[in-house]
Amino acid sequence: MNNIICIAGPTASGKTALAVEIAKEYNGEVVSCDSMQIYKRMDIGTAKPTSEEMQGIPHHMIDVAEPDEDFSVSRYCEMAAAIVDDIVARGKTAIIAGGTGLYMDSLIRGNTFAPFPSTGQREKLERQADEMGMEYMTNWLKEIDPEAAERIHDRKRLLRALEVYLETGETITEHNRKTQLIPPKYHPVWLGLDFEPRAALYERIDLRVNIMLELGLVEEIKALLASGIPEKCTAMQAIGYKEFINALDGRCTIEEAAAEVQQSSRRYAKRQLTWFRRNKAMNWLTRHPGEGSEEILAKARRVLCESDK
RNA sequence: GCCUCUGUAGCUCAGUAGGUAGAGCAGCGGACUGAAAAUCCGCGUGUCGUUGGUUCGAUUCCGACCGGAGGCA
Repeated sequence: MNNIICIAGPTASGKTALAVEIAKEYNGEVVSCDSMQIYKRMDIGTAKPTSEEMQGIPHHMIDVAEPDEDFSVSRYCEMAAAIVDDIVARGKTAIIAGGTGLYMDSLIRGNTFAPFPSTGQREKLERQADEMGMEYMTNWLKEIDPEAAERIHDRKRLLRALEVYLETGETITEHNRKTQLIPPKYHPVWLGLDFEPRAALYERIDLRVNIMLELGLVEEIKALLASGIPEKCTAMQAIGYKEFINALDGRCTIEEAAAEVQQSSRRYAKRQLTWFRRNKAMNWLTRHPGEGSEEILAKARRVLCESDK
């Protein structure tokens, strides 16, 4: 039996429940792979598993950062890899479950990230960007790394690309290409959850947003803001948070915000599916409207059993 | 019952002075390496209500029928 299992899938596909069931059977612990469940006190909107849902199975990488803290893939990988290694060392199965494709891929590949030195380069670049404007910075990147300039469109990543080059003499594109040639750190069994037809998943998403409202998502957000969490920090950009903040600020009604949350969640699910579809090693557990969790679990067992051979 | 308006993409609608059609939203596909629930790129997906007629050719013009909205009774 492979001691690492990855459960990937779009939002509202049932990853949490499947992870717990698999963990119960294979002496496992769950390592969450979710860029928002990382944050404390963001429970309802991120659909964090409750303690009942966890059924006594240890869950890691949940509530490891404050909502106004800076977090990153790099930090995720560092923490999560140590946990995975520890679970395996204790003779248990690590079940990496979540929907953040970048985090999951980086963790499995054991990606090394270009250095992030504190030489003041970042500050210098920020200042230059303010003075010269973003067009100037884009043209600069175009000269040293046209490929990156082509695909990077936001300030933060553009400055990051320049920083990597100035610090290491290697462009971000070269660095990425090199890390892709390194063999992956782990060799998990991949389980991918999907719904057929897509509309069945979208129905679940719409329903889930309504349930979040009933559970008190708006109150959760009010409490976060009241405790001093700034509206524009990264964690508050999460789907389900930024939209209701708009409503609380009077820019739209709660109903309009809820519809927008459903909309963005559907788009997000599509982006997640695109990401995971690209992982050729993945075994898809497609769920049809009539199928329940028992059938999915049975399929997952079959895949895990075959991977033994 | 009569009169008027209306029927085009999943939705709201444009359009073709007759040569099988295009916008917004929705949707679909893709990219992604220290914010990734972020950020960005690409793509019209169509029995033009049905059925006859005129025509080389009809979504477009004419008739009938069907559906919808309003008005008069």
